[in-house]
Amino acid sequence: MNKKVTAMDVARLAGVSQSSVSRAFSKSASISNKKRKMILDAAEKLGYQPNAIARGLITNQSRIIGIVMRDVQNPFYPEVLEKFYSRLSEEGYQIMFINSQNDEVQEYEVSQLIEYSVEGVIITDALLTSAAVQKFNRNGISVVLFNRYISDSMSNAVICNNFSAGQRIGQYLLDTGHRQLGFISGPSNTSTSLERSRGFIDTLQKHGIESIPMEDGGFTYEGGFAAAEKLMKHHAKIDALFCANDVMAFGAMDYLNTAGYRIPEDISVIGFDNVKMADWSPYALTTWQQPVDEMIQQAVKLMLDDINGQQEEPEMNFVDGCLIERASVKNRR
Amino acid sequence: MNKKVTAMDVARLAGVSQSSVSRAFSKSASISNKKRKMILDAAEKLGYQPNAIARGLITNQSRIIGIVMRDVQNPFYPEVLEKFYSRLSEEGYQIMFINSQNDEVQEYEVSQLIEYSVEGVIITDALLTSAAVQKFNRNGISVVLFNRYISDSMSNAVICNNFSAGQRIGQYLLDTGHRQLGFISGPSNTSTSLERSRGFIDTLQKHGIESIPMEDGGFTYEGGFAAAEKLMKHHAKIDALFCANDVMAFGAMDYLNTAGYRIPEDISVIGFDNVKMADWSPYALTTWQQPVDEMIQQAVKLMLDDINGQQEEPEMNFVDGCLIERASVKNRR
DNA sequence: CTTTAAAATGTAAACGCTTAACTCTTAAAA
DNA sequence: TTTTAAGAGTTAAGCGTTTACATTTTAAAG
Repeated sequence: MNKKVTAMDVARLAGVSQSSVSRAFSKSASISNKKRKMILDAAEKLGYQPNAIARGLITNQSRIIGIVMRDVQNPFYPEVLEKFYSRLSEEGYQIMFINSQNDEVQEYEVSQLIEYSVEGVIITDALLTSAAVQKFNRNGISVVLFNRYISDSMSNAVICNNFSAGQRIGQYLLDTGHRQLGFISGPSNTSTSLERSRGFIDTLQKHGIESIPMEDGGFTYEGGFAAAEKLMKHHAKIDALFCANDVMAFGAMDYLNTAGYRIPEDISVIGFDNVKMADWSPYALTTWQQPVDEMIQQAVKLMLDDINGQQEEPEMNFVDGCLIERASVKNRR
Repeated sequence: MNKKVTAMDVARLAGVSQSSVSRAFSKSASISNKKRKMILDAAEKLGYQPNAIARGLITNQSRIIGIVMRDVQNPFYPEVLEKFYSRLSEEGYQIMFINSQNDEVQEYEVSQLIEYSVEGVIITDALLTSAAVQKFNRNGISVVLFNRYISDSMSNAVICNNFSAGQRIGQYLLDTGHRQLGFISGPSNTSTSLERSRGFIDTLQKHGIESIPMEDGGFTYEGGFAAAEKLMKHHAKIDALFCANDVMAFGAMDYLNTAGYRIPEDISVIGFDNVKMADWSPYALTTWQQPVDEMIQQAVKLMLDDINGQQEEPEMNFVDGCLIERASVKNRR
């Protein structure tokens, strides 16, 4: 382990003061071009890199954003992670990655983030207690929820309008002539699943459909598979299945196929997320596309505005998305 | 943004010196239980958390490990990320996540890691120039390559024995009566793909099979699809296809199915990675399982040993893995 | 009731940086 | 020429910790 080279070393080599070295590395400092060049050359020669830890300490700005993510194996989230990375990178932020092990982000995970003085935290598919929110707030850490919200909502959030998406999916299925609809939900403590189902049910009821068989598929492939099985065993006449996310839809489709149902001839399936695989030929899943790019754009904007104090009140932004039609839904008219 | 509460604040409230507060939070410090409790209570009341940035500065230990990952959308890697997170978390490390945008990890990505004084860097599916390795070395940063290695190899690495896996896959295909074999490779600058193909070819040649049609599928679904198409157009008699990773195998299978080939009756397909989806019914892919848990275990051990100076020479650990038989290969005997 | 060692606490010096305050040049304005 | 001001560079004060060292307290031993 070689000694770290510090600004002082560079200063000595270049024959200037250590503070000049600091200035040479600062965009907005007044320093002559000649001297800056000298210093930069010396730095180059020594392989000097400013120490972000020391800088963070004095400026009180770590330039680190925490990202909390739970179900990394759901292909929707790697995509989200990738895009957050790219946007935040552009803004000069680093990412501290937290893979939340529980539904609810744990006390110690919150503490870790705080200890490292992250400037902000993005929560994707995990739940945040209001205690946790307060803890972040007390420490001046901005929080933005991605596709989640919590009732007491003192936090920024950007959310796909799950309720209206649920409605429109219901409407679409009705319009294409389906009458026996089933729903495979995610965990009942996630606002995403809840809202999607509320919208869906809302529309169906308006059209006089009261009985809507449901099963919890826990947002996983296996869950979707099992839920479809239960559903079909008890309600053989179902002609369309709405799954609260794509992975569950894949599970459901695989169950249906192995059980001898033809998709979409016997039963239509519709998903949510428009994950890459939805386009793969064995599935060709009709699904709801969340405008991920836009959502991330907004989430980062919210985050930065909050960090830079250009924000008074927490904001909740809703975005819509649209239906992507593929081959898993049949027009029964 | 509330003022951060510091050890000094706690010290004042508890009526002790600031250094005692520090000691109260250190496992191995000599401090009376009574006083420790007092301090911890005061800290609790104020919501104090030690500042890891300041600690890092003085101890010269950030307790951050960088993870560099490129193709996050290949389901193999989220799994890897999750497991690394969990292991490193146990050891009290945080993760700084870098989503490398290019095949080769870029100069500025290296710099970022160095600026934040990460103690070590784990490189998964990205390439590291020896210049980059040197830069890390000069800064006393441990590097371990996960499933990659580079020729000048001054770095630790843990690697699935891709060569022998390739051999055994070749043997398996031969044993099951295949004679016309094709290969879909990953990018030609990845040691993983290269070794797998070398082993595969090696075995086939030993059995007198000289002509082995190949296409580069770039380790992606689309690439696998296109590669299979090209391969079949020019070599209609192929009866088995070895794909250097699972996602390409999925692409290839989807092409084959849409083109009217039956798997495995007309053509067998074999993958590599044993990603979750390989078990899904539309694919039921026979594939090579890398012992991911073991590999990560070893990688982390290498990392920690290196960080703690308990290591003289860089080590390269090879692990084997095993074939997982599903339904995509037919015994033609 | 000393004496002595050990344990607990306090004091103060770093760690590597940024930045306010100050000094010294240099050149333009008077 | 003198005055003034802007520009360039330096000095030094932190940021919130850990930790070596000094000092005080406590407990054990004589």
